[in-house]
Amino acid sequence: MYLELKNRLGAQLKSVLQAKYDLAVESIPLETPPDLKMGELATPIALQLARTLRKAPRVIAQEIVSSLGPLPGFASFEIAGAGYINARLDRAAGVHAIADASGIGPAADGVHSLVEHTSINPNKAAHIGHLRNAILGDTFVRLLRAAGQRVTVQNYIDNTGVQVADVVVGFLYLEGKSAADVRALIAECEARSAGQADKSGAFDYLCWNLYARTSQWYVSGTEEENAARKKLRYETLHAIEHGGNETAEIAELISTAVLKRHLETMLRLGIEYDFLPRESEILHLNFWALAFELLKKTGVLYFENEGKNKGCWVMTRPGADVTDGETDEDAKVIVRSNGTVTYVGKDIAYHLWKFGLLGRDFGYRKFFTYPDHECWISTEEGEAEHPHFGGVQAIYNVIDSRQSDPQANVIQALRGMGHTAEADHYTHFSYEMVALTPRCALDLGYDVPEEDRSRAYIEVSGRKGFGVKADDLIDKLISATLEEVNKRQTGRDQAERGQIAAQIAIGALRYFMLKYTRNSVIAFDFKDALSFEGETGPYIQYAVVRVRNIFRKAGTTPEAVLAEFASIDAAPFLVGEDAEDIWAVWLRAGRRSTVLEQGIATSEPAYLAKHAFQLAQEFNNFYHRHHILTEENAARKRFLLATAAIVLRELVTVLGWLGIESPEAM
RNA sequence: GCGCCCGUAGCUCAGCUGGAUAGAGCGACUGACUACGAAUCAGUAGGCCGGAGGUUCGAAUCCUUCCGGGCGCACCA
Repeated sequence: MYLELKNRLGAQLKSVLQAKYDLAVESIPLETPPDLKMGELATPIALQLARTLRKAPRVIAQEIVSSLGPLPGFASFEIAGAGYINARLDRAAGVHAIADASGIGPAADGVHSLVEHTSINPNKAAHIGHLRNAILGDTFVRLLRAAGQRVTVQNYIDNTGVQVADVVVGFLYLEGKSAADVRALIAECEARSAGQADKSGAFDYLCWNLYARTSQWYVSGTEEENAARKKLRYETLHAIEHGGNETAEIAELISTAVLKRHLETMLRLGIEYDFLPRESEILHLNFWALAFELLKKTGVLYFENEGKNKGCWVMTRPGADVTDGETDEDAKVIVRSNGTVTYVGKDIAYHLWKFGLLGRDFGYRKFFTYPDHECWISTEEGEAEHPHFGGVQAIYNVIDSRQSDPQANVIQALRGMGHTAEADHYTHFSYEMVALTPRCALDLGYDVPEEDRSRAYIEVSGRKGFGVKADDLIDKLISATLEEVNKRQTGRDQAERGQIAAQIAIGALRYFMLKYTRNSVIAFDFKDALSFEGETGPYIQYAVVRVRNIFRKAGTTPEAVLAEFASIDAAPFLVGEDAEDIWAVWLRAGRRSTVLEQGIATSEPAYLAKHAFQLAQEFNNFYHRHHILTEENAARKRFLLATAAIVLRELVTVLGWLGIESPEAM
């Protein structure tokens, strides 16, 4: 509702300026006044035009207002302050527009986009940092879908990297295990932890410890021993990359088993994927060879004959100023002098595939089954029948901010190849890491060096085995929630309580990860994450439950109330001091599409989180001031019930976008 | 050395493309439950928006510079 009125006013102002002053203003600044008393929309346009028109701002404002004429949806315009034009909405019309559900569903906008998120190295259990990534990515997917886009969700799997190699080294040389042993161990872990709440014996947990142990092993021997161990590490890595040997087989077993665990962990949060492209296929299907030819042909890559990069194929970094004839020592190496390709090179090939520009495709086979769809994984030779992935118009890579340089290199390469449209629709959805507060680290029993104890936060490190595992955190949240639910829901059985507790716990976790804007470091602390009061997911869920309880006792349904609402004259209930907070609730409810648009344009899901919280807050305020069920005026009671129904509809919808369920009770 | 991010209330964070008295939550202090279930609400205290210049009718927001903190800048993945 708000978005439509905002656009309508903007267009009207534009045409007035055109007609009256012969001015073509590109976009009219429209904002929300600081107080509802001043109206619902405002523009400082007269202040801006004062200089060019050489008139006092208030005079200009007056002239504009007198030419605005009547505008559907608006009640009046007035001049305030130094020359603001404030618009008051026709409240009754606004309320009915909001209540009328038509036009709320997404209009398919035809864009096919791809969101890549999670992308955890498949060599250890997921931790809280990975949760932030997956929750941000999954929420953004939901936002794009709400806006009518067709979205595929990818989770890139680096199954041939040095991190997997380290765990392989651990199994081979620290544990002395063969491929058959590892296979048996995985089967044992899966059998043991199947249907078990306790994940301590799960394979990804086991790898978490082994990975930390191996990383230590590399540096804990004598100098010669360490050199030999490092050599072993790179031999192992190369054997995995090459494939077709027992080392590679172990790597495949590990990465597949850990990946399954990751998918299970994420499914607990309602996070699902469509496709899992793996590095092994990018290597073995020679994506790079094709990309290399394209990069040479377009001149993005050139062979360096001089300087420190002599013998390499390199590309100019974005923003670099290179003088002709001089050697660009700062150029990014894509192909090493020994002929092997770097990480960025492989990533360029992969991104050409994403946009359908490579001319080669993966093989596909089914990997994981969700209730309503399949998740596919890349293979060299796959099933004949499969959906088509890749070839999209826009991509979003949810990758932490530390990788902004390599991401910029890939974008630069696409642009250099002439794929400017693709480069423009390549978004590095960057976010800051989740770190631990020193206190939290000490509580977890980690050894925190003296010099780190005064820091605001300490980075988690898989290599050191330092961090909070995702499943542990979820378990802890669920048990803390269950304690509260047990106190309140004495009339419900264990299964119901468990379900409610899980909904609340996941809501708390997802909201916690979404309330911060992306480039703020989250200093993780159990006290904050386990909080269910104030600006939290459960606070919003509680507002939902309150509305549901009202309707349960009122003997009617939100749908029935809203259906009947169309024929009610709401105007009498929207005037006067007493009505301001009620109108505030409706107005907030009507801002949904504005906030969605803003959240997508800025790639910032936190806006939606904030919106849901504010609506819940305004509702709670309304709830305390206006007692619905005891209202004696029948017409007013219907109006108040409609208000509650709208809050329910909006909160359930927006919480759904955030991946947070709306419990029936709590 | 170069690049990116951050510095707002005791703590954790918002602050829309520069705009009208800078907002939340937590914590502190006062109050409100035989109930539309208080996982709630109302109220009080608390801020030269890191410092200094500049642009502008107007700056927490833009520019310059300095201070303080974080992260990147490999023929590692």
